[in-house]
Amino acid sequence: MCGRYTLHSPKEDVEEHFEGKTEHSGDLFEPRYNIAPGTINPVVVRSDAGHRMITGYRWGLIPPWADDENTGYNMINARAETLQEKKTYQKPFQYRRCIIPANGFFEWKTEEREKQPFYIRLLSEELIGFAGLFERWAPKNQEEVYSYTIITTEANALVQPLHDRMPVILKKEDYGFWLDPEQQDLDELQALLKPYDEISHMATYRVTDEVNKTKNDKPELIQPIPK
DNA sequence: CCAGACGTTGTT
DNA sequence: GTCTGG
DNA sequence: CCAGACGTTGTT
DNA sequence: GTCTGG
Repeated sequence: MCGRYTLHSPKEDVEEHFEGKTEHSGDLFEPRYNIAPGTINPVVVRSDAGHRMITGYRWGLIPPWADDENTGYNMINARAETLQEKKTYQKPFQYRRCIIPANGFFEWKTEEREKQPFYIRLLSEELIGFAGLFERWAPKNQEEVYSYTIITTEANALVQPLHDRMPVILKKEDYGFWLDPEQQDLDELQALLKPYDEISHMATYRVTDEVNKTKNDKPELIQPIPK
């Protein structure tokens, strides 16, 4: 799955890679080496005006019927295989698709009742975009909250030894298609939600257990350590 | 019709 | 809100 | 995802 | 054990 990731590239690099301008009040681009569910992070969406926009949403999709924001903690990931069956994700899949900028993500390998964190990124250290969905939650007398989930799929051969699921990493050439709200061919959209297949372009390695605690947030968290 | 669920992962 | 199950 | 809390009343 | 918070 994907329950922790990083985004440490400067704002300018993110805007260039995703071809969008940031429209958000507040610090979205402090370097982050330990992004956890429940926090506000950059997402790329199509604005009403039709151009790509980067804004800040909360990780963990809060469905419109939720009584409180905690419901979002159950929805930090959405399975690609069942998006069209799940009530919570049907409309978001049709109308509210987004891309989540990242530099890499963490997976915990469980072995002999021991959990070890690993980091996965591109060898080139380029930015990557996770396929995501978002939702608007606006209960009476409360301020509206926009939130997102990261779509997961089967692990590719590189990630498989660590974990059997991984986030969907979109190809750069598919960004426009995925974000286009006019695009209603669900099968064509579904076809994009495959395990990342350029495994020779990826690196994965063991990192420090310090990443377990979300209050730790520093470049050392993504440095390789000996096994 | 109304009531009740609505999610993923990992572990057992 | 919307779908499934009874 | 993992870590950490998990309760109430009354008093300061 | 289960929920909340980051």
